[in-house]
This record gives sequence, C-alpha cells and structure tokens, in this order.
Amino acid sequence: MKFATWNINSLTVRLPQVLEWLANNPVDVLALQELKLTDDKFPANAFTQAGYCAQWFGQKTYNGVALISRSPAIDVVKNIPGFADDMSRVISGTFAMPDGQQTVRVIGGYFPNGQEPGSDKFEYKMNWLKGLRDWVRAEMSSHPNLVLMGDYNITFDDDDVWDPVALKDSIHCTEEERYHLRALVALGLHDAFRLFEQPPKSFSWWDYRDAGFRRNRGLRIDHILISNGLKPLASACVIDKSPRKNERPSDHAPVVLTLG
DNA sequence: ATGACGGAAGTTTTCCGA
Repeated sequence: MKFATWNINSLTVRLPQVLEWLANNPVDVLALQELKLTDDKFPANAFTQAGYCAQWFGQKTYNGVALISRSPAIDVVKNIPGFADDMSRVISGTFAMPDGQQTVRVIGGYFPNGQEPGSDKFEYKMNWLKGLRDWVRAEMSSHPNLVLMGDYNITFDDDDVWDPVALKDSIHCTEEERYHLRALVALGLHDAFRLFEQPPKSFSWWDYRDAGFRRNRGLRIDHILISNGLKPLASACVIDKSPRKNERPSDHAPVVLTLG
C-alpha cells in the first residue's frame, strides 16, 4: 500500500499537477491540504475520471483538505470531534487493506500555522494540537492500523531546519510546538520518514521567496506518522521533489510512504 | 529591520502563509 500527503496551495491552480502526479505515482490514499476552495467547487469528476474516489472538506480562500483514494472511504469524519473549529483542517476515513480483512484509519490534517509565538494564532495552534491529540488517542484505541499525515507546520528537530541557528525558537521550530509533536508520537506513533536513512537536509517545504528551493532553504514540516501496527510493514518513505519541476509548483513537496 | 513570492479577494491594495 502507498500513502501520500501533499499541501498543494490551491487545488484550483494545482489540479493538473495533482492528476499528473497521481498518473505517475499511483497511491492508495493521497491526503491534500490547502484546497482553498468551497465544497461546490471541488473537481470531483476529474478524480473520478482518473479512477479515484474523493472525500473533501473545503473552505473559501483558506485551508480545505481532501482524501483521494483508490477504494472508497467509510466512516468519514470532518475536523476533530470534541474540538469546535470554524476552519476546515481535518478529514479522516477508513480504508480496506489488501488482505481484505484488516482496515486502516487515515487522518489527513492541515495543522495551524501559528504565525508567531505569543500570538492569538499560536495559542489557537496549541489548543488545536491538544484537541487533535485527545481525539487521535481515542481513534487509536479502536484502530490499531492508523496513519496520521499532513502539513504539520512543525519541525521535529534541527535536522528538519535549513538554518537551525537563525530559526531557533521561531515559528515551526519552538519547543512548545515540538512538545506537542512529540506528545503525538508518544501515543504510539512513528515518524515514517526517519525509519529510513535519508539524505541530509531533506525538506518538504521551501519559501517561494529568495529562491528558497534552488538554495535548499527549507523545512521538513509535512509528516506521515504511523501506528505500531503498521510500523513492521513500512518499507520506504520519501519526499518527492519532482513536482517542483512544474512551472508553478506548490511550495510543498509530497511525502510518500510505502507499506509492504 | 524589511522584503522577497504566491494565492485569493477584489480592485491597485490587503491578508495570509511558513
């Protein structure tokens, strides 16, 4: 099985790139973030014609998430039960596994940016992370096979940061954010990317400004966390920079996990 | 210290992202 997550920064702009990427990279479930469109504008037919099912949860201008999948999702939930939120940031669904017996619960998330430590948006990010964790804990108790993937907007450590000295304690790199990320892992999850040897300075996002990608000035903030039940099946996890060759790329690259 | 790039809304400028 293959799982992927990709913040595409406007599905309206990036739909052709998503379809091309799916044609070249068949996956079982692709989580998308930052659709930046309302539900009525979601291009469901384009995915159907490409042979994929889709579940989506959009919003005007900002946010918006979707799960694109080979087989249909069941038990789809939008946002975090128990955490009131007027932003569309989370979508989850359950999918059959190849053995036809087991299922896997997949949660796709667009974590809050947080803007700046000390800001109202940072406080919202912390509250959101606590709400997410309480819900994921409950989900894991009923789903031993669970994938939590998306744009986390948090780095794990200095290895995820192009200039850890200059960016120390700045947004995505604060100890408070990293505490919440470690607390998610402590539920019994694993950073799939670090289960494998990786090139140094591996990033999933680069600032559009100042030639960030060309100079590899980036952050690793898009993650795939997998439960203990799935860890023995993991065989590869990579960041795919190939969509950056497009004329108008997203500022994020897809992260792809292979099980089996 | 600031802006840089890109998208959206919506009108020449602002908000926001990371």
